[in-house]
Amino acid sequence: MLYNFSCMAAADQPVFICTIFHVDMDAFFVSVEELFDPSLKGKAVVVGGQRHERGVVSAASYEARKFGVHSAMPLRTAAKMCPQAIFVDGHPERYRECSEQVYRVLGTFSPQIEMASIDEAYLDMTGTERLHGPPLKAAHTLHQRMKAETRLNCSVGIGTSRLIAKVSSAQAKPNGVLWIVPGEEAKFLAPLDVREIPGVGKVMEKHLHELGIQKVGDLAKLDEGELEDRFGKWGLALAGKARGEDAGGWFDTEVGADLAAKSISHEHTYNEDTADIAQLEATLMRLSEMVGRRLREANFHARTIQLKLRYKDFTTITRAHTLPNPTQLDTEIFEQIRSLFRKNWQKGAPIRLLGVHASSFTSQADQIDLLDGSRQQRWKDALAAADRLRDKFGESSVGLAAGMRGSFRERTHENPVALPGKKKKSNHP
DNA sequence: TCTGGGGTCCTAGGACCC
DNA sequence: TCTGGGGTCCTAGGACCC
Repeated sequence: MLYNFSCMAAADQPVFICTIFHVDMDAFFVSVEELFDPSLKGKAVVVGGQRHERGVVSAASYEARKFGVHSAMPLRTAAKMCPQAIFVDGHPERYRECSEQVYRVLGTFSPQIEMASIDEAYLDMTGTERLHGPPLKAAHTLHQRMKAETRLNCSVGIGTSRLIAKVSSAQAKPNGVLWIVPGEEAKFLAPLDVREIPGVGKVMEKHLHELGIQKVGDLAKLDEGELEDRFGKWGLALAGKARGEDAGGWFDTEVGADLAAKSISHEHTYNEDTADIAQLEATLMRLSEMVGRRLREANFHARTIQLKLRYKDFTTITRAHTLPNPTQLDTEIFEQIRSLFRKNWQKGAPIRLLGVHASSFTSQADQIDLLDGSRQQRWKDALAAADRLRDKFGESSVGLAAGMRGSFRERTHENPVALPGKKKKSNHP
């Protein structure tokens, strides 16, 4: 076997080569369901709901895939394509639990792990050779230990970048290991469809096809400048990806860097469209409570509250409002959501989906800073206002002390200090 | 085919400020 | 009375991922 870890770049600069693993569980949801009901093994199984329900396939067994069933396909379509399939409801708690087991196994191989989703992870294995041996050996050990500890199959892709690791794990499926030797990246990618590049979806694929680009190799031949002109920042990143580089965006970040949540949301699709305002507002209340609970669990306060509304014909709008003070209270979230809803719902039009979304987070610690910040901002604003008045009307027109007193009074009026024990007694003599 | 639910990131335009 | 350039914040929508 050829190991090629001491490449030299031009000007004799040593190049440090990363070894990244991408570990992807095979048909994860289906495999977990099989652990709970072994009779499902070897059969066409669809996870995500019952055959007549509104909804899509979350995961399909390899047997079901033979009939063309794949994830994100409407359940009713899957039922037509594969009538003999067994339809199973999803169990998110089971998947979370198994995902934690997977994480624990991975933790014995590298301290730098990043769960990219519930069923896949990146490991930075750079410099672990003394402990785990060369990449292929480490991967096989990992593969075996994963099976032994979780009874689940996974596939492992190994490469010098996250991108290469990710693409190679997909090629290794099912239940395989694939190592792309350093230096062979472009050769590996060239024959693959452009769609295999993470980030290239339906739309981008169509654009590229219109340019006569089918394979990653075609893409790599294209001029970088041309791609940038046509697709902007994304085009430039794409040129790098065609060479196997983690160009731009999330791929360019260190494995295991702390990824704090940026938003929390819940939504609900009705089994039948409804225009019943009582039902709609009850749903919004429930969704607001779910979002509020998760904010409190994570100790986040959100400033931006967003409503999502989908009509019968699938037209979807979002309407957001940003609060002056962040919140994690159900009542405040619901108040905003209800007002957005009443302002934007075309009365009487049947609704298919409602959603509540919270973002622009500040943590508890930031809260204190924010208060300080807003106090500072008041000073700044007052001073800036005074300056503008002076510019306009001359030096003697503004007294600084008066401005600050006004601002102070306003503040204390807005947020009166509650004295413990006094308020209730005075209300109930 | 008749389209879930949870996310991330990017773009573009308008408001507002300096 | 025709008009800048940059920065930041906010909103809306869309592509993409699992």
